[in-house]
Parts: sequence; C-alpha cells; structure tokens
Amino acid sequence: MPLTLEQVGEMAGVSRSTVSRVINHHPNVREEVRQRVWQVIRETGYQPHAAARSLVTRRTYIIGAIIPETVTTLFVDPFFPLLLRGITETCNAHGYHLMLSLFSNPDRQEEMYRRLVHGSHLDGVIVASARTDDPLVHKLLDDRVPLVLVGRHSDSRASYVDVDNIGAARMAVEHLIRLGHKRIATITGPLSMAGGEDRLQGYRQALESYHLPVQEELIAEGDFTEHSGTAAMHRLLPAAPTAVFAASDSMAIGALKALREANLRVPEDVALVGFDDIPAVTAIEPPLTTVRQPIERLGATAADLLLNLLENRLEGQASVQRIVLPAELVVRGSCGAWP
Amino acid sequence: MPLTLEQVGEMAGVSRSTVSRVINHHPNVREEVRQRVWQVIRETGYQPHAAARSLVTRRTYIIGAIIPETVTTLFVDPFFPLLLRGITETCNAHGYHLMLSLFSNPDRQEEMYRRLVHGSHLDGVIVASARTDDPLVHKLLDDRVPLVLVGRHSDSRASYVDVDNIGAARMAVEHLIRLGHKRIATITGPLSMAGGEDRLQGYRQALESYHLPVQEELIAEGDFTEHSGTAAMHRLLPAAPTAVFAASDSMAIGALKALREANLRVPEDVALVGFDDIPAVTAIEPPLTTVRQPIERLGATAADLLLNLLENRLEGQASVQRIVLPAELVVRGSCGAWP
DNA sequence: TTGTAAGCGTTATCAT
DNA sequence: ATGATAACGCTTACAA
Repeated sequence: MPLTLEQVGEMAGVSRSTVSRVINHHPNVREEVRQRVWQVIRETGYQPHAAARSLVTRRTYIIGAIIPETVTTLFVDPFFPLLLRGITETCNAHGYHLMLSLFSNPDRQEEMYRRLVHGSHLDGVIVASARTDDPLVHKLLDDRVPLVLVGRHSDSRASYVDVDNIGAARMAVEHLIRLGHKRIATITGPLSMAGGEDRLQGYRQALESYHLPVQEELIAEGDFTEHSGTAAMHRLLPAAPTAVFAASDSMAIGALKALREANLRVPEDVALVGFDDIPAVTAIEPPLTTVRQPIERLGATAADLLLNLLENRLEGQASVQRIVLPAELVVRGSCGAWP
Repeated sequence: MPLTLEQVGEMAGVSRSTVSRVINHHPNVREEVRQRVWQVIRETGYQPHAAARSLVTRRTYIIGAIIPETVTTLFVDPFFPLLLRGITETCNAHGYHLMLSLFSNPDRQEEMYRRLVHGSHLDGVIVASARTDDPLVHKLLDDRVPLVLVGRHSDSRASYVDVDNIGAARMAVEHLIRLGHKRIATITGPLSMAGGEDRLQGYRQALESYHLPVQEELIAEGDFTEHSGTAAMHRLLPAAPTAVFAASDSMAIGALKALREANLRVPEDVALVGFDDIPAVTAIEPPLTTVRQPIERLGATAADLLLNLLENRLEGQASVQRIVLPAELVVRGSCGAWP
C-alpha cells in the first residue's frame, strides 16, 4: 500500500497540510521544515495519489492524442510515430502524460469520446490529421475542450499546427517545371483532408505561376496509400505525363510500380517526386526526390501550444493560434536532376 | 460544469446511492426506478468523474504502454504503430484506455516511472521490446505492477507474448539451405535483445540441422537499423557468403546497398532474406523475401493477457503466462526462389 | 508559519 | 429496495 500525505506528515512531525505545501512548492514553509519533509519524501519514495489530487485540482496532467477514424489505416506510416514522439517528448518534459486513442471502431467512438472527454480524464486534446471538416473537431470545440490540431481544419475556433503544404507542393512542382517539364501530373491525397487539398493547391499555383495550363486529365485522386498510387498512375498514363508529383511517398512508390509495369523508366521517361521523406524512399531505385516535413517538430509544437493554452487559461482570452512550419525539398534521383 | 451523481439523483427523484447502483449494474434496484434513472442519465449525458471513481475503487482503467529507452529510436518502424493498434483495439473493446510512454530521455526516466507507477495512474503495464535483462522490467515486477511483456525477458516472473523468433529464423535459413546455399551469413539484431538473440539461435539451428558449420566470420551484429545493416554487410563481404539472412528488413535493405556498391547482384550473386515484412520491402528491387510477424495480434494478445490478469487478480495465484505466436515466411524475389 | 476542517465525486457499509 | 453516512487522499480556506 502506498503512503498517504498523512503518514508522511506523521513521519516528519508535521501535519498533512504542510507536506502538501512542501510538495506543491508553496513559499510559506519554514526552510528547516521543508528540508525535513523532503527528506522523508525521498526516503519513502512517497508519490501523491493522482486521482485524489485531480479530484480537487480538476487537473489530470494527461493530454489526449486522438487519431480519427479516417486515418487509423495510415497509422502505420512513419508519420504518426514521429508525431507521437514529438508530442510525448514535450509533454513529459512538462510533467504531462499522454493518452493515445485511435478512433478506429466507429461503433465505439461515441462511448469512447464520452468516457474520455466527459469523464474528465483529460486536460486537453491533440487531434492529428483529421478530415478538414471532421465533426469530432466541432464537437470538441463545442464541449470547450482545450484543443490543438495537427493539420488545419475548417472550424475557425481551432488552433492548429500545420506544415506549409501549399508552399512545399509548389516548390516541388516548380522544381519539375524548371527541369523542363510541361506535362506534369499529380496524384493527390484525399481531397477531404487538408493535406490532400493543400498539396493540390500548391501544384496548381506552381503551374499557374509558370503560365502552364491546369488540366483535369493530369490530376488523379488517391488516399495516401501505395495501392491508391498505383491505381491513380494507371488512370494518368493515357494522358502521357512526363513528370508526376505524388502527394505522398507511399503513393509515389505505388506510381513507380505502375510505371515499371508500363515499361516506363524513372526518371528518363517520367520524372517522379513524392512527399513525406519516409525511410523507404532511399531504399528504392532510383531514390525518390521528395518533400521532407518536420514531423517531430510538428508534434512538439502542437504539444507546446496546448500546454500553453492549459497553463494560461485563467488569464485566457481564447486566442486561436495557427502555426505553419516550412518543409524542404530533398532532391534525389527520381526527378532526373542528378546526372 | 459536469453533473454529479447527486444532481442526477435529484432529477430522478432518488438518492445518489441509487444512481450509483444503477450505473454499476447492481441487481438490487427496482426495475421502474432503474429505467427512470437511465433516462435521466441519457438525457443529461452524465458521465462519472474518473478521478473520483478511481479514488475509491483504486482502479483507473488505464493501462500503460512503455517503450524502453533502447528502442525509442526504432519507434518509427512500422512495428510499433501496429503493436499499438493491436493493444488499443483490445483495450478499448474492454473499456480501458491507453497511456503511451516513450522512455526516451534517460534523465527523466526515474521521475516518469514514479509519477506513472507510484502515482497510481495505471492498472497495469505492457512493455514492448525491452532488452532481455532490462532493469525496468525487474523494477516493475518488484513493485508488483501487473505486467505483460512483448518479447521474452530473463525475469522468470514475467508473463510475455512473443513471436517464435527461433522457429521463424530457422525457417528462413533452411529455405536458403534448400535453395542450395552453403555459405550463409547472418546479420543479427542487438544480441542484448531477445529478438536479436533468438533469430541468431534459429540461424544456428538451421545450419546444424543440415550439418553445416557455424562460422564466426559469417556472423555480424547490427542494431536493426538500415545503417547498421550496411556496415555489417561490409564486414561480411570478405567471407564471401552466397546468401545473407538479416534479422530485420531495415538491415536487409542496408545490406542490399552494400552489395550494390560491391557490384554484387541480388539474388544472382547473393541471396537475401529479411525479417519483419515492412512495407518498404515490396518497393525495392528485387522485392525482399522476409518473415512476416503477426504484430497486431501480438499487441492484441498482450492486452488480452494483461486485462485477464487485472480482472482475475482477486482469485489470483500470480500465474505466469507465456504465449508464442508463429510467423510465416513470405517468399519474394530476393532469395532467388523465383524464376 | 502551521494546523484544523471542509469538500472534491465517487463507492460501500449499514440501517431502515 | 433505498437512503444516510463514512471513507478514499488530496488541496485550500480559515484560524491560530
């Protein structure tokens, strides 16, 4: 059985209130007493009971990371582990813990939401890669749950951290244009997700800035998975693009397979650029030119934002914050820029 | 402000005790009253306060997933997301939540451990892929924390779920032997981890069962990462193996690069087999023959085991359980078995 | 500076 | 079958 404040107090010859003050770093404790109490705490390994504490403080020091249903299938992508690493790193550094919820089963979603949010389990929530209009986000906001998103959302009340998807996609496509390509196709992500929509937007902007036409037959929608990349590439083949910008590396790899099947060489016949910089891209031949996102920083920043929100909620106008992080183009063999 | 039991009781015209009984499905409540109370609960969306509840029940319905320091760098491997998916799926189905802790920062480990474990935050813990003699595991066991490991451990008190690494490795190597190879090298994982040790053991067994010599110059240790695979392959090259069994796909991919540099073709000059079946292996040329582990089932089984432990602890002799799941060989191009 | 006491929202024991 | 009432371990006025 773990010790209680009362017992620690007894051992130190003070009341439980004093021990509480010591633990919570209240100033009004005699130095000598403080020393003695810490001594006992250290010796006994006393640790406050989390539930008892949060019952009165109304704080759990737990934040939730929610992966919405739509992306649980993408959860195996290195994106999420990296994001989680960024989040936990920051959380732990500030004494917070992380509760991970994959909303994979639609039947259980509502119940999970209730237990989690209304059960006062969490101080705040980070939602990763929701659909642009995911109702979950609206609900959290309606319920006044301190919230930070990874990836932008249509709800104007939502704070978020995002990668500059538009700029990054534009950079990638302009790179292809400068390499002399005129018929550049794109395999988009799901257009219901910000990442999908924005990267397409960047593609458009790049073409327009070079006065190239945006042609519908050069645009095919995928869902970020490799398989969808292959399928999309098959649909694009009749339009005979000389270059392809895929909105994810997995889709680029899928596209590569379709190109191989069609006896097209990369980059000689078709140049290829991906997005994400997952480890697999350096394993394939040719290594994939792609966009590298600061994923771990994305997570760390989201956590930072959320913790700030939590700590300053008292003085708090509900200030909506939006942070956009830059990405970088990593040029490798698949775009033909190398000799 | 969320409602309390008291308020719900008032609205239903009963005392808080009765509402509590209804919620906890106690038999002794008049049917009519039960109906009325549920009605109010549904209408109001009342949800019990988790902290208040666990203060008295001493249960949090949270289980912890701990990723020890040694493998946080491997956390980006698809292994962990899949494992987590298996774990959460089972947890959520039984009304449990998951707390994720990456013990990445050694300086904070002790404090995190204390807050987490001694703070009564968790009902039980799953530790993934610890080192075979990881002190963390001993400590958890000493502290009487209900525990299930993913991957075996030297502490005989520990229940675990593991893949049949020995059998799987043996199967992979025997496959190479049957293909006619006599000089088969292996790139091992870290020998301080069960997965590393056992896969080497399987390699040995395969050779021995075919009366082939086990030669030290054909064995090189890696750390599961791609880079270490390249380095290990370089060390193996002088021994001129005709086949290589790598204990992870990432290392196999690393080895492939080293082989390419040395102008050796796969599978013509050197056959290659990996372990894990990560997505990247079908992206490379030739596609990698590898061992597929039931990772998600591994996680689900671990969670099942732990929840069982928790639910039956009362009647509970501390029965140590060990479950070993089979893996399968996936034959693709890199071993030369295909025409 | 320190102790006493009330209260956080439950569950559980005991009457009724 | 139901309602008081006493914990659970902590924080926080309020008193001293």
